[in-house]
Amino acid sequence: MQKILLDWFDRNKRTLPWRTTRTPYRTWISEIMLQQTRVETVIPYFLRWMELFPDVATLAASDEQSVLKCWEGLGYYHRARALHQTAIIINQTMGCVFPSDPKVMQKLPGIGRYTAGAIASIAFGMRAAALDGNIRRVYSRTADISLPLRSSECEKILWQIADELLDPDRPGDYNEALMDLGNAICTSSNPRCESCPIQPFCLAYVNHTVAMRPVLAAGKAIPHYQVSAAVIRKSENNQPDRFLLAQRPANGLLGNLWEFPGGKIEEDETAQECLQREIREELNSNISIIKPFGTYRHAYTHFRVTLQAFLCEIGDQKPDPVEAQAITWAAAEDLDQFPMGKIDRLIAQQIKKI
DNA sequence: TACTCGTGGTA
DNA sequence: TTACCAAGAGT
Repeated sequence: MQKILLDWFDRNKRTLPWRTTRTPYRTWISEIMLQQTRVETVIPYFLRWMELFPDVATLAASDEQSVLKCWEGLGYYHRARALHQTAIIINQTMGCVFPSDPKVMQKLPGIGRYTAGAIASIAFGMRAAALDGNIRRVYSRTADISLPLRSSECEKILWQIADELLDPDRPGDYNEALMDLGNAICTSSNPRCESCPIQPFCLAYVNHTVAMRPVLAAGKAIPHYQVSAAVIRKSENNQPDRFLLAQRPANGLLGNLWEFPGGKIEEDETAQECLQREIREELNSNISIIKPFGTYRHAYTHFRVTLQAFLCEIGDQKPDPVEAQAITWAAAEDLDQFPMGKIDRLIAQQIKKI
């Protein structure tokens, strides 16, 4: 099976920027970017990243805000902060050389079992298994596993299979071959079993259970929150209007990114009342709501929001960053410089059109 | 173990 | 519209 799969890979592998020129650094960056993220989405981010941060030393010497700005829109922002932190660690304690031992890699921020195995096998040719979403799907079909995916039992079996079937001569190519197969042939829906090179080895194909594999655990209902945000404008004589931005806490959702302040609308509270309350709590200030600014819907991983924004003014008060790490007044033309999540970027783009 | 953490594409 | 997905890691 390994030989047939590798032959298929040699004939069908995708041409990708991180495959064209192989270095541990490029492999590392690509693997982090590709976590839970599509190849087509990653490519332009990867190319831009390599222009700005071509090596570990450059990344370590950069400030986190420029790293987050480059990452804006890619999601899971903890990954960008972990890349920056890891670059600093490698620069300060490892002679600026990326480690080849997967056990050492796993101690670095943002590198878990999958990513360590992927980098070790792909960049260093080491015999390390790498179990990602594609390979879980491929093996759950070839072995016809009826255990629910992601259960500890299933994980143990899948890692065991990945270890045992790993091609000892071409471990990196083998891992990538399984991922490309999962992407092009053994897809989540409508798999192309007729074109699959390892169909003769697939138990689920024999048993007619391909469509039932992998077995997924029942998903839970996702809540939908109503939230409100303030576009606080400051107009001063002979100066362009400026707008208040707050920097979110370092950890958690959209950590260290900038936003227009606000929060969840509670029961028996209007959007406007919510905003007055939130700004008192977060900035120790009283705002005047001028008019509605816009409504925005967005789906995060495990909840959805409908956000109502309002244009506001704050007079001569000096807002206090009680919850935020920092606040700043930014002119419309400078809003692009601050890393933001999707909704706040949409609001910022709308401000520029005023 | 179960939950948190983004965004855009697709059935 | 909704649900699910797409090269997972951290807590």
